[in-house]
Amino acid sequence: MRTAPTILHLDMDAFFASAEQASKPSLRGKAVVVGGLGPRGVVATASYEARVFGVHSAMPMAQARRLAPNAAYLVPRFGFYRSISEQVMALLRALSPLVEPLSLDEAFVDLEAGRAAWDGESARRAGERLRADIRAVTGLTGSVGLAASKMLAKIASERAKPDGLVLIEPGSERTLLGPLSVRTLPGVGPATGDHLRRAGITTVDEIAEAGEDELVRLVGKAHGHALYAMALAHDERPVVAERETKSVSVEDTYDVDIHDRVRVGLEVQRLADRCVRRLRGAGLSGRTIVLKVRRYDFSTLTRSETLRGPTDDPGVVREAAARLLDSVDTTGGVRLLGVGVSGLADYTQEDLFAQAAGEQVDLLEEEHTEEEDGEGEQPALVERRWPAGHDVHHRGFGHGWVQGSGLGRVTVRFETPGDVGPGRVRTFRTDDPELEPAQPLPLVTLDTGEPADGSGQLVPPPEDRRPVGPPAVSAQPSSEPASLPKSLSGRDGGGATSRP
DNA sequence: TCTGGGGTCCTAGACCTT
DNA sequence: TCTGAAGGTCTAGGACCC
Repeated sequence: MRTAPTILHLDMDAFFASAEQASKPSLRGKAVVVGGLGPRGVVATASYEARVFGVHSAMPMAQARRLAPNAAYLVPRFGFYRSISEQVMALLRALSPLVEPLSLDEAFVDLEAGRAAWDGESARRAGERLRADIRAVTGLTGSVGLAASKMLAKIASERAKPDGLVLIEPGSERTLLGPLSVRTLPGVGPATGDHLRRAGITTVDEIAEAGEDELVRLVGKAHGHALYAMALAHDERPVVAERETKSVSVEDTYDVDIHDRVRVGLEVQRLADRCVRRLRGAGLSGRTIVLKVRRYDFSTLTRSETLRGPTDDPGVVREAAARLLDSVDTTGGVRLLGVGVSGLADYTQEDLFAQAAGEQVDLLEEEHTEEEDGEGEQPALVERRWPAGHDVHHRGFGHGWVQGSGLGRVTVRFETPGDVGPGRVRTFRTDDPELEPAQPLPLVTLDTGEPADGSGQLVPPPEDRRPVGPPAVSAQPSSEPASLPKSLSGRDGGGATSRP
């Protein structure tokens, strides 16, 4: 068992919303909500200013609008967030080869494996330096938790939020965990929390007191053993750098329930094609095809079929999905459809036989022009869409972002991440030939005044950059930035500026 | 006033094989 | 040959996470 607090958990603060605020000076210090803007959308991230009004993740967007009617509502730009995430993950990998990303904005790092830390003091130094580097490279803040296990490091980063660092000293774990709610423990959600509460268990201490047998009786074998161990602060899970994908799936929730059986069938075919595209993109194939249907009353059912061998043939997946759909009653309407593939392998049996299938796949690939998250679309083709928050460029006014659109008009605020104050606002016709979609600008610019590479892929090392995000809440330590991986130190490497 | 999308893991029953 | 136990696989659903 590890005794030094050398497992680090990084959690970026209100990541999507903070990235939007850093990108759009007029939103800094304002309530920002990122999520689906349709009638059935939910909140992905709310800025800390929006949380004051009670807005939080997973809340229906309609409810968020009632609580914070004056907040800025934006659709997520996953491509943009991914490019920032890659910069952050590169900083983590500079600390240790053992980095376990959990999502775009969260990861565990085993500092000991990278010899970046060996005791509390060195871990704290590494954590503070990492936070400073993240701020210098991305202009954003992240919170760091340090402890001797993953569970405690995650709890520590929660307590560090926002923009802080918390280290849990070895030996203090039980005292710290004891009075906390059972919901603090990973794997205890609303259902298990409720179940435990009905049994009179509301704190971590009460879990430990209940004993292992009682927990197994209450929540099942695997869950019971795990919960009991965690309540005693025992968590031996290692940081795992490489995780195999177990399944690939796509799903869509429709703004209005679909009643037409033919339309349901067509949607399932379309989802099957999208799923296969994903599968192929990852170089995978799979044996089990899963159809997911959420009905008008929110009841969800799944149907699956296991094939004799793995496939990545769109025709085979389509047919299986259609067969599965035959066994589902959709009268009353469906609000969500999904198609997934599991039982994955990195080869296909049909590869040996299916030359004919190749033609079908070629057709599919021709059809595929849009990116999954909607970025990179070709708006000129049919009707130009201007999603709220997306970047645009106007020949006369320069770079800006869409504040809103409708009734044939689009309102744009012209500003860039480096601007000090809010930019000016102009309204155009949606088909204005001078207005074009644009790539997001980097959040941090070179001291030369030139924006860094517009691709957002390659950024100079921290010593070459100045943060232009929200003002610092607390002074950063004066330590030198950590050395950076090659992927981050490009751009001639010599820009001769200093960090603040 | 409702409840996204993309995953992982666990449980339990049915069914099949040994 | 019949029967029951044990174990593996498939299927469906629930819970959880970010």
